[in-house]
Amino acid sequence: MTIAEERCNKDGARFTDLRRKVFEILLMQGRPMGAYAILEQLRDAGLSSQPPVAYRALEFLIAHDLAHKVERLNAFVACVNPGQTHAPAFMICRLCDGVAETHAEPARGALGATARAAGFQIEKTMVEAIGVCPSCVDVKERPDQ
Amino acid sequence: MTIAEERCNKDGARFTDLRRKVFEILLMQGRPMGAYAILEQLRDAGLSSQPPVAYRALEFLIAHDLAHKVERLNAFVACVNPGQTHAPAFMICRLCDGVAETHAEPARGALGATARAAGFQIEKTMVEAIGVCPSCVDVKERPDQ
DNA sequence: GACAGTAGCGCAATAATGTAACAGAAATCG
DNA sequence: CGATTTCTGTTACATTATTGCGCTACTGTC
Repeated sequence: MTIAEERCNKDGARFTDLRRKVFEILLMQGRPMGAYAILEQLRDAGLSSQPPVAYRALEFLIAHDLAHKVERLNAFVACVNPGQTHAPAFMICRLCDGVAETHAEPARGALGATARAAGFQIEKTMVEAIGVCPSCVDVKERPDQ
Repeated sequence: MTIAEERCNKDGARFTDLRRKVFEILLMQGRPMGAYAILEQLRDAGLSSQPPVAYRALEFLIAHDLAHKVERLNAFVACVNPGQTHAPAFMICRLCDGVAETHAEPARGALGATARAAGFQIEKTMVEAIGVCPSCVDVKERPDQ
């Protein structure tokens, strides 16, 4: 994995220790993490743990398509295939808050047509599906929203 | 508009003064509003203005498809055609934060297929497109995220 | 109408998430 | 090396959201 980031690094971006560390934390977790959970890990690693530290690193990772923000959870995940600019979509389990990343381009279909008709210039789309993941199908319900 | 809510009311839901007021505020504004902006309006109207008041009313409105949450903005909008259960999609202007609601069903296409293949049961989808609205096309840029 | 049960509201406190602003360190480039 | 930019550390604060509890008001049954 670290290999892929180095490669992405080559577009003039500085993949510093701090940013690498945050990326590693996200990879290690394999699940969405809140910014403050990341800060805890940074503290444990002896690094600075003030909020801006995490948010800046995350901003960088997101800008370089190494990570994504899951808006629904206010949380962050490592991207499954880093470096490639893409339109990610997420399937979010409302029972375990697990997330699976896939790909979707709603702007290509009806939404794109609507946007063009309205004169709206789409730059980026966010798709998040809420539901129940395979591991949770036979688990007790949770009230949800 | 108030007519439509009364009708939706008939599914056993109690459309109380408070909930009506919050809905009116959203309609009046015609734009996404933060919960605390709503609370200000409530205070001006002489009603209680503690956070839970707004969040509970919003939860109700959302549950009955009278309003939606725009996750990207952590804000709330009145639904354009209340009462009908649907899969809303939003086009969010990153310059003026204005929002246009439309309709999208990503679960019908590739995303649905992926979900089925993965055994993920989609219950609800969120689609939010970020871009520039017609009124802002010739306005100075803003750094965005 | 009396009663029990439930849903809604008021309120206090606090949790969780996210930013602004500024100073110092470190890389980059002439 | 010096100038410039980028990155980091830190303080302080802003914004968004929730928990818990007790009271009120409506609903339905007898």
